[in-house]
Amino acid sequence: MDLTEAFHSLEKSVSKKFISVIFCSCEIEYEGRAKSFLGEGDRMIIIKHDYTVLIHRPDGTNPVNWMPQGSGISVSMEKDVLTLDCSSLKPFGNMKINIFEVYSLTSAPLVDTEQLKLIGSEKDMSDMIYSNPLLISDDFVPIRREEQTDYGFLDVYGHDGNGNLVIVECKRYTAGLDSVTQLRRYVERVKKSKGVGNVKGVIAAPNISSNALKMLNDWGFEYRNVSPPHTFVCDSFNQKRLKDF
Amino acid sequence: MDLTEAFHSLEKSVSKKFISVIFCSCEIEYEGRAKSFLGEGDRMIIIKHDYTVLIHRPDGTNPVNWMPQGSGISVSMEKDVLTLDCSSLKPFGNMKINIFEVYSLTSAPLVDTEQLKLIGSEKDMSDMIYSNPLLISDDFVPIRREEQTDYGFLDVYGHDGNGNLVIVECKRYTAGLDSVTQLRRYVERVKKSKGVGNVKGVIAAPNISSNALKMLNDWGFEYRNVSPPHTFVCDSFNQKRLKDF
DNA sequence: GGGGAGAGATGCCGC
DNA sequence: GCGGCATTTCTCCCC
Repeated sequence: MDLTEAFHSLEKSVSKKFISVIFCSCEIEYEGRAKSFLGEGDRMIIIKHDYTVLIHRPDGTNPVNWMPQGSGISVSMEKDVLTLDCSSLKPFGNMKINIFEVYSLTSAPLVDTEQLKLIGSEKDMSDMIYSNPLLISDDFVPIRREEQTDYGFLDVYGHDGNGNLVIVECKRYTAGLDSVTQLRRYVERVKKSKGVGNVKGVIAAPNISSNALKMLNDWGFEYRNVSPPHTFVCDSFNQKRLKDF
Repeated sequence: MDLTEAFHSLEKSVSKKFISVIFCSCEIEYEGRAKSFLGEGDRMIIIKHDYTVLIHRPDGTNPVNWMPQGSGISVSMEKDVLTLDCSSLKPFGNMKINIFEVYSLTSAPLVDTEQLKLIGSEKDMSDMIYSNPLLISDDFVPIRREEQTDYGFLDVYGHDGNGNLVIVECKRYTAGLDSVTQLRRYVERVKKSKGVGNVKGVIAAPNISSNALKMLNDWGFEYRNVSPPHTFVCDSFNQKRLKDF
């Protein structure tokens, strides 16, 4: 595709706030939170309605370079190079794309007003535990969810039959060392702010790493095998149960 | 664009491992680590050489739905609906895209062999500190970088003029509560494994949150204002200096 | 706007 | 493969 033609089409589609996709050969410089350079190669450049810019390679999930929404975009042409200059203020950064050859340019005004419905987040998991306290223990009584403190944010907290405070930290995936240190910080914070010594800590997750379990035991905390709702259940407990039928 | 024509073009370009971009109206179901549904609207579907699938809305940085590389993709058509079925094993999941109208379909074999050069990562930061120990203190002597332990991974560690061990945790962005708890875990681990009491902890970052600074002080750790190399420096210290000229 | 934490996070590296 | 952790993470939510 002729570069001058691409230049004019691109100017038009960017000003019209169309979404544009350019298959091209280009090189990319970025400077902002870090600094990067990518030499010449074939890539796909996406310019969205809100001036988000994404540059994708032929492989891989993530863009190799990008600029956040609201970026200032200017298109220019000099000799045999079509240049896209992108800049953003928060976070501060600049990206310059030098395009040497355009294979194709597609643009269109897309309309999408639907909202994504999603089930199985950590929030859904803490809701489930709040409604089914037996998942934690026979005598667990939830009091609050999502409590904010200076030292952190508690997923679920309540008490047991012996009057101990119980803090539950949910993870939708395998709990690691960071999950245990997080729980520990919450337990200490509650001990300090409420002025009580008997505070129990519980990790609720579908899995826990061996090091994290060791650390959990060192700190006298407990682990409960709980999976996020409405996802596939593959833990050994349920597999065992299935075999029983 | 005619749906049947799109169906045949897509089958061909997927089998040829071309990269394909479809502007279309579609709905999307996903089930795997979570479960989601997105009703009919205009989107851009990207199928990459390695069978990565990305679905982008007209706005925003991130795809609304996606499948990782190596996904199994099958294209089918029934009545007036073109369907893309995608499945992956690790992580396990399925995604189904029902396409009702195709506005455009572009595909091409892109070639990209260049490697991204990037400066300013946390690794670059710990390298910088290792080479310039004055950034930590007058008497800091680095011994090792990137040391692996059961309880975590130390960025830089060394000792000071008084024989105290010093552990430095680098952050390329604002250090928060998690950074301080991470540092604390490392310090405790080193105290235990080396059997020594005098271990200092230092956070090196361009910024630290107020709560994190409070917690840092409570634990007797220290903060050093250090920015990752080759990035823009905008901290108040430098702004003050500039005013002095 | 700052701060804290999740995400269907992804990707990298080391054991 | 698991585990620990950074990421130009991004995004959401609350204060």
